[in-house]
Amino acid sequence: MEEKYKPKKVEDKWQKFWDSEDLFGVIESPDRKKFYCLEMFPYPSGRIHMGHVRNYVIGDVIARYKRMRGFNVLHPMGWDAFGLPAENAAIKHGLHPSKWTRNNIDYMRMQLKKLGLSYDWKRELATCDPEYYRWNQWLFLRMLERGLAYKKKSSVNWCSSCGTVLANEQVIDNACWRCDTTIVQKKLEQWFFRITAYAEELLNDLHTLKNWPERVLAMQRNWIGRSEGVEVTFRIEGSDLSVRIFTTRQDTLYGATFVSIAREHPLLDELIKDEKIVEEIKSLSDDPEEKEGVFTGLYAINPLSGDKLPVWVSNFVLMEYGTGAIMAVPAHDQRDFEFAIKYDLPVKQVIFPERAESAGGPLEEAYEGEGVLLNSSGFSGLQSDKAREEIANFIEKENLGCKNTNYRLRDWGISRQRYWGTPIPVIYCKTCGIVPVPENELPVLLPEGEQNVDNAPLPLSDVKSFIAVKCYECGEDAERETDTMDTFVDSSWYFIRYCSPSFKDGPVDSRAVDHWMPVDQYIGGIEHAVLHLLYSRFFTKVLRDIGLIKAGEPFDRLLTQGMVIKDGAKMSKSKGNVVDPDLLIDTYGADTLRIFCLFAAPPERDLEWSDSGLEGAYRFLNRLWGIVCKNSITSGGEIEFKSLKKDKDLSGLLRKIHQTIRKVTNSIERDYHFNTAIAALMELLNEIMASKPSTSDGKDIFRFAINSAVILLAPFAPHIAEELWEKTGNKGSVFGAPWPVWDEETVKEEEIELIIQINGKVRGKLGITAGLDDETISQKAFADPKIKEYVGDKPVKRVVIVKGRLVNIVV
RNA sequence: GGGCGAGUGGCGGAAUUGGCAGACGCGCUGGACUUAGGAUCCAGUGGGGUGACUCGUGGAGGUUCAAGUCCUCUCUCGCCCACCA
Repeated sequence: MEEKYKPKKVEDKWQKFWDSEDLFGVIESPDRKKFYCLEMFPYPSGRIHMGHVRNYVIGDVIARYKRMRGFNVLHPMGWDAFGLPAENAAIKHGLHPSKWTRNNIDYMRMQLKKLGLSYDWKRELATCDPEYYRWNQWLFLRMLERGLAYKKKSSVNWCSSCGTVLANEQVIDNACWRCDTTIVQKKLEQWFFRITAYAEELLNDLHTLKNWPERVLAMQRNWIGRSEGVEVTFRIEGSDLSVRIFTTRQDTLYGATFVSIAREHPLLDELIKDEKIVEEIKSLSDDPEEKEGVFTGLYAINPLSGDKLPVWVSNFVLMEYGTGAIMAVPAHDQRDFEFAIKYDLPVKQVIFPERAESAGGPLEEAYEGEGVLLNSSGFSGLQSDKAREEIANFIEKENLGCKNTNYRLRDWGISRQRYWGTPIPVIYCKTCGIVPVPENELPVLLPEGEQNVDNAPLPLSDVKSFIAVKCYECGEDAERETDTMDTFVDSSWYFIRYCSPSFKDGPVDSRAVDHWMPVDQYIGGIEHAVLHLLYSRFFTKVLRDIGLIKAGEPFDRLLTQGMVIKDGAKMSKSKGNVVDPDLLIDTYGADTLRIFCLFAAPPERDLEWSDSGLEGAYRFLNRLWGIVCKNSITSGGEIEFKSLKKDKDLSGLLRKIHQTIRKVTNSIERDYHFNTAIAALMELLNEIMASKPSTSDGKDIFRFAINSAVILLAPFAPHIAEELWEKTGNKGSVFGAPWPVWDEETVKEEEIELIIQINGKVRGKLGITAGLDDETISQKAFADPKIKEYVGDKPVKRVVIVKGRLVNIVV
């Protein structure tokens, strides 16, 4: 009696089996090669979505494959559990963020298990767990000691809807990355991590990340934004003060016609006493589109040319970058050009494109390219690149300034005025100032339970019992810091914690960490190209410098998977185009869902959802199931390739098996293109179904084909593979079976078909046995009646023979 | 404005890196079985032509015996960064 494929039954059975055998639990093992496979952990929002499914299935295939290849595979999972949505949900559902988060974790863990993911669940962690976030605090204190954590008052990004400050990386198009509310600037005193101290290393080490996608590297390079140039001091006329400017275009120094400084520039406090000008500066537009300026009445002296330049305050000069002051060269900088036109300031051209020196006439726009210097005293006639070098040297020699490098990267603001996060472990004492919480007082626990009438958890600044504390140094009344940490702090080192998730004496057990780190394969969405991936690199370097770990880079190989798309748009609740994985697993099974996600597109590309594509995946598994049951291949177990005799009828199938082994293995090893691996398995199945074994040797080959297909399928559709493995009389888990090896000789076709081209166009085919010499092949080609006709009596210029592929006759 | 990608049938996508373009799947067409088919199986399926053939990888050139693949120019789309001096 043929048994129908019932995915639910099969999947329940094998998930229980894996659990009870603890098949994916792992410990350090010195005699096996390790492989650390990691997917970005999810925020416990409530339910798994298709993006998660795709991400985790890709990771699972890699983890299972590597395990089958004999690696000791670490494959953990956890929860990025702090964050604002929990607070919003609390208001909506009347649940405490902690309760809401825990409920979600429980539900989502169950969902992940239903997908059959091969995690070592004993390593599970949640960042909202005090045993996790205490080490956030511990690390913060270490960074504080080293001056890598500090507090400063500055202009920060404020999202009024979220009620908190955001880091620069979390502002997209001047709006909040979570809720899209327009950001306003606020002057606040906030905690920062000095990521800029690592700017140079973060940039340089990008070169070592050979297995990262080029565009992620480019985005990080861009974000760090290194520029080399010079700082030059301009004396203020009639004063002993001066203004220092930064430029990368010192070759245009002689073209400077005015100086622009930022609104917050300290020089203004010193020298501007005229209330009217002060007022005008205050009323400058904040709109970055509109360039506005105010003349200060001051003049600065260009130390090279001696020119007297008016000093303007401009709304587009940033105090935070460089020196907060620039020399303006309208002829060679478009922004300065527009400003000069608007305020009728002079334009002085000093760089001329080659062979166009006497272009003459007023400029239409700034010329920002390279060229030859003119009107530049002793530097005239030089190429701009050469001039940059010589002028920089001259400036240093004459003590007018110095070479300098600036970065776009700013320090990472980590203070959040929110409840659901890691409390920052410092207190404020009237006499002792900022006092770090001593190590033995950690963790500073997040108080539970205090909510306002709307069920909104109170920010810590409103929780009196939390704030009140005795100073750790003088014992007097003091107050706790009430800001919590950015949740990106939590996720910047969780992959390190996984190595020793329950270690009590520190954030990491160095022995375990040095064994597992770095992560060999990291998989996640491109949206973290700068945010999480930059912060994690920073943290890894800090932990290394603290002496906790050896690795200097966290992720050796990075795969950024594409989005899941439906009807041309990313799946989202607001667009109403979401597909719920739960429902699909119940009707088709996890294996079908997995196969579809892997087959429909290569991992790095976007995946267009298709209901009928899913059906196709289901059919494929059903056909495989059917052929095993129909042929009642229920005994015999594993078959050794060596024991197989060639059967005339099925030599084609035998060859196909080996070709499939090669194709599947190479597809995974080369670039994780699982779509082509599965396509190859489908081809093999098609050929199995077309085979009619009659002899006993043929039946062996047939069974070998099915056995191989089942093993090769296992990383992709693990449950059905286990079931069929068992059904075909094998003992134990299919994941204990060795990965099959192909035999080069068997892969080769005995009879090959050469194509015959005339002048590069296909004109005929030639069936020959493999391994014939060129001379014979050529003779055979010319003997072909059709070819004879084509060639006729035209003179043959050349015959190109490509082994095993074609003959090209040029006439 | 700068950076990074990508353009292949009706659709998702293949093509051992210069060697039969369209593997595999979806969809579609016809057939079988069926009370029925949105199940299953069989056959077909890039365009044009009865045909031999011919045209085809965004477009235009080029290199080559041979180009989706390499070079030059160009168009379109997507993503990222953007007064960073």
